[in-house]
Amino acid sequence: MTEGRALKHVQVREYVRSLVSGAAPGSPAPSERELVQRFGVARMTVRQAMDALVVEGLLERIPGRGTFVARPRRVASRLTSYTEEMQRRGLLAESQTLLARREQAGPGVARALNLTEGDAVIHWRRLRRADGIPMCIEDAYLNEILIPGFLQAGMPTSLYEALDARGLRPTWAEDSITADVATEEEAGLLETETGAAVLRHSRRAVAEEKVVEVSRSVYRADRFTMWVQLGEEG
Amino acid sequence: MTEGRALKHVQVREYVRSLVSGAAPGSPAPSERELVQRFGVARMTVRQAMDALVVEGLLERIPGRGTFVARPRRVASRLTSYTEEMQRRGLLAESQTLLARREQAGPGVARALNLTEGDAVIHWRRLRRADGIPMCIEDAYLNEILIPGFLQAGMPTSLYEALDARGLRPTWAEDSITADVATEEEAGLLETETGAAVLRHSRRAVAEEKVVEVSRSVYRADRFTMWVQLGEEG
DNA sequence: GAGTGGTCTAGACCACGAT
DNA sequence: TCGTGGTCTAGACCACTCT
Repeated sequence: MTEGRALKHVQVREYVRSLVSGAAPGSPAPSERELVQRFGVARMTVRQAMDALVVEGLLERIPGRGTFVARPRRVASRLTSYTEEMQRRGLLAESQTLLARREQAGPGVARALNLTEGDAVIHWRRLRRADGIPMCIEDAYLNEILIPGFLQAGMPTSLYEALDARGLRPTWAEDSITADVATEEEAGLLETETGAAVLRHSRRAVAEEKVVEVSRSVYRADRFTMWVQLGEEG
Repeated sequence: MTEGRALKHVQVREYVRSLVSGAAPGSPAPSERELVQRFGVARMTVRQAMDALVVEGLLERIPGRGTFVARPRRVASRLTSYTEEMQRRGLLAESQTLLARREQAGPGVARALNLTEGDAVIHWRRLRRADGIPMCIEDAYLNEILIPGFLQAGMPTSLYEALDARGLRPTWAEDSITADVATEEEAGLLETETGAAVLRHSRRAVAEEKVVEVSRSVYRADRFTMWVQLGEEG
């Protein structure tokens, strides 16, 4: 209807999607035979369309009864950047670059980035604030080969948005989280006391099968609680 | 072959699965027409079988070339229990019950468990060790209605295994993680110093759409680093 | 009994990749 | 040119639910 060129199963799929988007969970979707009539296609074609929506988690089939809008599934946390995370909390995210330069990768960073020691990496150290108050210090190390001209382009507000623009938005990450107390230097930057509780967060972020970012952050524990959703429920 | 009763697409699917299990990523799977011949079924039946394995992430189709064993996908962390987590680290998990009784839910616990204040909950406090050394103190609150006779049955070694036996294995959880310093009481139990860094971990665990467990744990930061995998990569 | 989704057949034509 | 997966047809029978 809308697209003469579109594949039939795509047409049916998008028609059903538009029908049920916004509908309450449990609402009935059109029956398969009804869609066969409406689009004048074979039932297998309709099933192909519906299968996609079922896999997506939008629809749920109940044999003998029909097809219905599925209850939204609880899913694992999406990978978010600091900027997005603060926005979600209703806080204004700001960053102050303390350091941004080309360095030779040390042994730890090289291993984490799948590079050889001495390879060029970009080291970017920022003091990050939320609503104007220090929240964390982040040291990010980036694989320079993947993002040529990054330093010259001027530092972006959001690292993940900048990576996204290069088609390297991280989609998977391995994080480690531990508790510690602030060193004197950290306490100074974070405007807190030496010995105050801090959360240390390390991340190894992957995009397109390549490790693009390795970072170490230290958060003021009095300002930051990490939230994680794990697993998946039908 | 193996099962006369089995549906044809299941037979084909399991045959292909057995063929490619253990095969290196990139190895070719049988072509669809080859399977049509072998099983004497229609091509749509073979496609149904292969579709399932593709959705599962086991196979990958490349138009014009064939179907191949997919590279293992990076997925988000599974929901694990303390016992499983320590096993994964090669440590011996032990628990010492400090308290296990029926209580009336306070406001916080009631809200977290979707109950009304004053409803019966099971409060289970344990000192957990790893290789004999204190690792954390955990206070778990369980919805008694979902697990009648739990206290009388004798406390199990693993809470999650006990829930699993009742068909209530948590599949999804909402965790919060923050850093703090140990109180005097905590330090005593954990055999560390008052003011030492600790990781506070709260969990709200869901099984079958019902909140079954709410817990608060405090880990010795010198012994415990949390690992989390986020997102998903094709 | 009427309607639903689940399974299955025996073909067909297409675009694409390899040779 | 040949083999591959992608799409599509026009039927069929089944088990199940609802009324």
